[in-house]
Formats: sequence, C-alpha cells, structure tokens
Amino acid sequence: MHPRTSFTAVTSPKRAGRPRSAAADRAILDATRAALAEVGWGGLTLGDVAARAGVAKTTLYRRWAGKNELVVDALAALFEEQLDLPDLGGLEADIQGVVLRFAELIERPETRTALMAVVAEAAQDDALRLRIREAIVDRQKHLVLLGRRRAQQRGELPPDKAEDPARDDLIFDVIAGAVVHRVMVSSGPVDREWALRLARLLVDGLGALHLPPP
Amino acid sequence: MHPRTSFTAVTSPKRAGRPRSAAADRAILDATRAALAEVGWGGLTLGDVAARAGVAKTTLYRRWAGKNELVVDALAALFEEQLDLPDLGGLEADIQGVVLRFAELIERPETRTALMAVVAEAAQDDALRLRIREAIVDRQKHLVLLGRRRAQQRGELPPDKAEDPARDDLIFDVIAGAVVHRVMVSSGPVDREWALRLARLLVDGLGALHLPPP
Amino acid sequence: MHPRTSFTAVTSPKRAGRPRSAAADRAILDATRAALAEVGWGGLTLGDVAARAGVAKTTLYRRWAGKNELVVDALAALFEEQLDLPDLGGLEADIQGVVLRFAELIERPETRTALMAVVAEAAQDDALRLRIREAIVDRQKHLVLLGRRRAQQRGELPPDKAEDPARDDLIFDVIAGAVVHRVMVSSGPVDREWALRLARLLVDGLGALHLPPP
Amino acid sequence: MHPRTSFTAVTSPKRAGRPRSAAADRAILDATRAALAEVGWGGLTLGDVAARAGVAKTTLYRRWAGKNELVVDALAALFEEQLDLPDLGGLEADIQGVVLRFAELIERPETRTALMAVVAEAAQDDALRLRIREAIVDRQKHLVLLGRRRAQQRGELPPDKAEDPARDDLIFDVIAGAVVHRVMVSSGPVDREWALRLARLLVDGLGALHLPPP
DNA sequence: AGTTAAACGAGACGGTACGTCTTGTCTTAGG
DNA sequence: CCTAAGACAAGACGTACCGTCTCGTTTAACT
Repeated sequence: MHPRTSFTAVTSPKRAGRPRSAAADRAILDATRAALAEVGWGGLTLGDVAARAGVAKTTLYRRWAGKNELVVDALAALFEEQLDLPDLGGLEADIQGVVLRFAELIERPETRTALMAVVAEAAQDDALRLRIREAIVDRQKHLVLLGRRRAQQRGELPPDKAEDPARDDLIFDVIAGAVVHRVMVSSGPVDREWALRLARLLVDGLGALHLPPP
Repeated sequence: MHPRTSFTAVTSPKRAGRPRSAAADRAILDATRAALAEVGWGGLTLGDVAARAGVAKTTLYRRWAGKNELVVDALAALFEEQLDLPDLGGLEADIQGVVLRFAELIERPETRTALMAVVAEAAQDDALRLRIREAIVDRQKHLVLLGRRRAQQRGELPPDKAEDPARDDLIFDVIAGAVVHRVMVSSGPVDREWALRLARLLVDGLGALHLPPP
Repeated sequence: MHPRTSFTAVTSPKRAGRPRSAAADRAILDATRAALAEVGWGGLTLGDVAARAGVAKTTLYRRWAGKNELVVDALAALFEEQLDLPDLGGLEADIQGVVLRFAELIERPETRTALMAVVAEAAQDDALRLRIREAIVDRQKHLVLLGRRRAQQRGELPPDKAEDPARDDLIFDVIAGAVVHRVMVSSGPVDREWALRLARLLVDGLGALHLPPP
Repeated sequence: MHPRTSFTAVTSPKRAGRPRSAAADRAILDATRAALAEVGWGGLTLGDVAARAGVAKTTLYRRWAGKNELVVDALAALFEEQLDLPDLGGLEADIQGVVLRFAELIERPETRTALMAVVAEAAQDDALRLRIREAIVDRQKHLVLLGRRRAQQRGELPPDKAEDPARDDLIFDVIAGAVVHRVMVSSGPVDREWALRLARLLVDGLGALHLPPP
C-alpha cells in the first residue's frame, strides 16, 4: 500500500489535467458513513463503498491509501459539527453538558463501530495515530481550555500562575477515556445522572490539580 | 460462524475417542500472543497462528469460533496474573500504583495491538462484549472495592451508609478509560508523575462521590 | 505469476492432506472450451471459467499458472481424439483425407479463437512453446510417418536409404502451415478441391525430397 | 470502441482547426514497434506506447480504435519495404530466396510477437482480418505471380491456358504457412538448406498444379 | 491581427479482470 | 474420535489497463 496524495492536502495552484471531482469526495465520505452504520467496520468493503458512492474503486484509492485513512476522514467530519460548549452557568453543568454531548457522538452507529477500530489499527501505525489526533481528538481538546477559563472567570477555579498544558491533557484523557470506556466496554448508559457524577468528581478533583505540580 | 465447545468449559467427565491435546491449547494461545506482538491484530492470520503453533487449522477451529474469541482468550491469560494491589500506605499511593501497573499491562505489544481491536469488534457483538468484560475487565474491578475499603479503614474516605455499586463502576471507568486513552490515543507516557496527578484528582474528587447521589 | 504444480504431473506416491479433485480438473477444462467457443480468447476470463466450472478461482490457480497454460491443456484434449489416418487406398487420397480432418479441427470455434493466440503468446515464452509442441503439435506428427511408410509399402514412394527426420518435419510444417494459413489468414474454405490440390502438389513434390539432401 | 478517422484515409481537402501532427503519427508507430520488440504483444500497453512516443493517450485514440488496429498499421510498414524478388536465374533459387527473405521478416522481434497475435484477434473480427490481408498479406502475394511468370518465360513451367487464381493462392498459403509454422511452432531455423528443400518440393509439385484442375 | 476550431498534454473517471490472500469447511490418511 | 495436511468455495484485496472525459494550452488556417 503506497501513500497517496492526501485528500485534505490543498492542491497546488496549477495542476495539469482533469481536476478531481469534489462531488466524488463527498459521495465517498457519505457512503462510508452510511456503510459503517449498516455493516460496521468489519463488514466495510472499499468495493462496496465505491459502489454506494457511484464511483470506481480507482477513484477511491486515488484519494485514500486504505480503509483506515478513509474512515478517519469520514469520522472527522462527524466530530467537526459537535464543537461547541454552551454556557450552562456553572462548571459542573458545563462538564455534564459536554459529557452528554460527547457520549451522543460516540453512541452513533458509525462512531461506535469505527472509532475503536481505527484506534486499534493506529496502535501499529504512527502516521494513522497522528492523523486521528489531528483530525478527531485535538479538535475537541480546546473545549477543555474554554471550560477552564470560563470557570476561572466565574471564580470556580483559581487563576493559573503558569501554563500547565499537561494538566489540560490529563483532564481530556479522563473525560474522553471515561465516556468511551463506559460506552464501549462497560456498556452502561451515559445518562444525566452518570454525567453529573463524573462532573462532580472532576469539579472537586480539579482544585487539587491547581496546586503546584509534584 | 457456529458456536463451539468453549475452550474454558470443563470437558464432560467421559468423552469417547482421543482426548484433546492440552499442549495444543497452550501452543495456540502462546502462538497467538507471539503473532499479535509481531504483526498486530490486522496482520493476524488464523492460518499463521496454526502454523506457528505446529497445529492444523482444524484443531484451532474446533476450539474457537474465530479470531475474536481466540484473541480474547489469549489476552485473558495476560490479565489473569496482574491481580493484586499492594498496600502502599495511603489512597493516593495505592491509586498511583495501580495506574502504573495497569499501564504496564496495556503497553505490552500484544495488548496494545489487540485490546482495542476486540473492543471494536465487540461494538456489534454482544456475546463478545460480555466475554471481554468477564474475562478481562471485571477481573480488575475488584481492585476498586479493595482500594476503597482499605481507604475507609484508614479513615481517608467516610464509611458507606448504603451500597453504591454505580459509584465503583464510575471510578473504574475513569481510571481504566483515562489510562487507555492516554496510551492509545494521546500517545503520552504513563509515568510516575502522570499517575500521581490522576491519583490526586481522584482522591479529591472521591470525597464528593460519597455525598448522597443526586 | 509463480509456477504451479503441473496439472499433468503425476502426483508423487504419497501426498498428505486432501487430494485434488479430479472432477474439478474436468469441469475446468470443459468450461474453458465452452467459454472459448462463446466469447473467444480475448473475452476469456479465468473468473468466468471458474464460475462456469462451479469452482473457486483458487482451485483454478492451484493447477494452472495462467490463461495460457490452461488453454493449452484445454486444446490438447481436443487434438487427442483426432489421431488416426484411415487408409484411403493411395497417398494422394490419404493426404487429402488428413488435410480435411485437420481443417475440421482448426475450424472449430474453440480452436479458431485460441490456437493462434497461444502460439502468439508462446513467441516470448519458451516453456509455453515447448508445451504446445508436446501437447498439441507433436501428437499429429506421427501421422506423417505413418502415411509415408504406407506409401512406401504401396510403392508410391521409394524406400529410405537412411533416416531423414528433417524431411518429415518439413512435410508437417507444409501441411499444417498451409491449412492454418488458409483458414486463419486467407479466410478461404478448406474443401475437397483445395485439399486435393494441396495433396497433388505434395505427392509430386515428395519424390524430389527422396533424392539425396543437398 | 467506435470507428475512427482512419489513419491512412486521405484527410478531406479542407479541415478547420489545428491539423494533426504527422510527427505524432510517426512517433507512435515507431514507439509501437519498439515496445512490441521489448515487451511483446501481451505486455503492450497503449498508455506505455503513448508515453514512449511522448504523446497523450488521447492523441493515440484519436487515430486508432485500439491495440489491434495500431499494431496492424505498425507491422504494415515493416512489410512494405520487403517487396522485391531478385532474379536468381532459376525457379528453385528464386523460391529459396523469397523464403529466406520472408523468414527474415517473420523472425524480427516485433513481427514474431505481434503477427500471430493480430491474426488470432482477427479470428473473431472480420474487419481486422480484412485489414491484415490488405495491409500485410496481399502485398506479398504478387511475388507469386511474378515468380511464376518468370519461370514460364524461362520454360521451367508450362504457359497457362486460362487464369487460375486459386492456384496462386494455394502456393502462397503453402509458402507463407510453412515458414510461419516452422518459425513460430516448430521453432526450427529457416536456413539455406531448409529453404532449398521447400523450394525443391514446390518446384516438383508445381508441375502437377498446371494440369487441369479436378 | 484576430478569430476560430481542432489538436494537444495531462490526468481523473467508471469499469473490468487480474492474481493473491484469508476465512471457515471438508476430505483424506494416520494414530 | 482426534490429528496434520492441505484442497475447497467464497469473496475482498489493491493494481493495472482500458477507453472516455474534462480541463487548460497550443497551433495553424481563415478571416
């Protein structure tokens, strides 16, 4: 499997020959999501995706190097929409809100069947792991910053003396990890109560993290 | 894929014909782990496992229904050993210890490449999800109970007025989820410092969880 | 494309595992001939042959390395039957008879579309050329010997003083070549008259060939 | 595949727009012959030919409908040169000479790999067969006429009472067929000796053909 | 000198077949 | 009845060409 011209890469100002069809891009990604929801990661066939999209396999392979890359891009679009953090008046409520929102995303059939699968594939593929982080994970991370600043303005958390990005990373790993584990492994519901308890645990735990790091 | 005689099931007292070779079982599981570490889940082939184990494919299929089941059993053996929680003198230290221990387990090549993969497969396969919980996840869960009781005896946490299993589940989801997310997605190290910060967050957050549930 | 265990090769005395299905061999060759007659060499697809034969592609590729080898074997069977030279009472009649017979063979749809194609492929493939000679061409060659001996016994040709295999080869090239050229290139009919004229030319020319070689 | 403006067709007196590049025509035919000699018919790719000729595929398809037509035209040029029959003083020598000459042509790599291939394709394509006859075969046929007349003038053959074109066709099929069969199938050399024997066979056989047809 | 219309290069496109691979079952011979 | 060996049906894989198309550019011949 050879590397391809990245689909997201901005095509250079002047390219000879017939330009790539933007409609094909869209059709393929839509078909991928639809197929994922229907048959799951394991049953996903690039031939089938191409057929659903009304596109030749070649067209698909010209843009993506394989199943992994395609699915990451297909999922990325889903995550892009869900990027906001409505101000619910307090840190606890904000966390509860974002947890519910994130769970909603994870529980969609496309996401359920595919997200862990690409993470698993990425275990042995550094480029893929990077792509997942860039296209999916990091986009959510700024919510942590936003939420923390808002809480500091409200006086719910003390102001920072110095930057501590590792702390925000930890918070993100805790929230995202807990939700994913709840949904994918424990198979329990992420309802308002569960989200509230997680929010409480974090609100109380967050104070300690603002003490000087060890 | 048809159900098989479960590998773990105790074979009935008297069975006619040549008995199954216990050596084959071990050889297959060892080969599976070795192959996982080498080529990862995606590259894992049942034909290759059989060849490595010096066993015919038939023998393998007679015991396991497919790749998923085989790998779950192969991983289960890895998790079986790691079941203790040395008393390090305080709740924070205990949590830090168990986090480091768990990370160590997750970061092995066999686990890294296979655990998420079977979780992903389980997204559409209830039986598999149950098997993973029973054989892998739940085995670790009693550590939460043990740790909490020890902390209550030390007076670090207030005694329970009533049972609250959902609370322990949440704690488990948070710890396990955070470690897995850190390792598999964020690709950051789970070192003493990271473990300490997570432990602190939990110790302080845990108090709130002992207030009456909402 | 890797070499395969030859289909015709006698399988060694003892082979482990399930033996190859003889029925599959037959079904594949029959399907090949049928497909050739229907869609011709250019339209012949190994996938289609497999489907017609009710066999998986793997089974086909286990026996033959590709289209060329398969078709040679499929044609060989056709040529095997046609091996006799009825005594029509005189050299001229015998030649006329064999020419008509040979033309009949060449003009079958399977042969028409495939024979020249494999010969063309063989132009760059020594192994294939050898296989064609062994499996198809040489089988007909003994007819020349037989016919000549019969004519010598009748006194139509003088007895040989010494062996001269090159002479028989020439005769074969002339007869086979003329018929093939007539059918494939000139697109003329090989009817009784044409066959008779060729026979006359040869009968009169043959005398000269029994003079001492130059 | 649609019909094209034939490459050989005289372009109509007035055509608007940019005229077709004659250089491209030449480059494509040269590239075709070179590619044929290198990779053979089977390996010949129109994309590759275009690349070798420094021309876009479109340019190629604007002139020829496909591989078959292109190769026929490429071969035709080779055969165009070889059209003479030096008077070697006698019928036998003349035949020997033309046989050697023809063999030389057939044994070129381009011819070897491509001639039989297009003949094979023509088995199911009447237009192609006609084109081959016109562009390649018939050009050689007048040599038979020329040789026969010369021999009649020398007195080596009796004068014709009536036209008998079928007889000349037969002679052509015999000579061309025998040489092709010798080269392509029997894989034997067409050397002076072989050519002489064929010439003798014909000279002696030819007398009979001048008797009244049956 | 400008206009025009076709040829040109480049390369994307929908298709189709390729030959390989893996899956899970089946068939033999041997223990 | 189990085992090893390996053939089997099924079907996805990723690649290579096919012949068509769609661009933007170039090149003559006709205004």
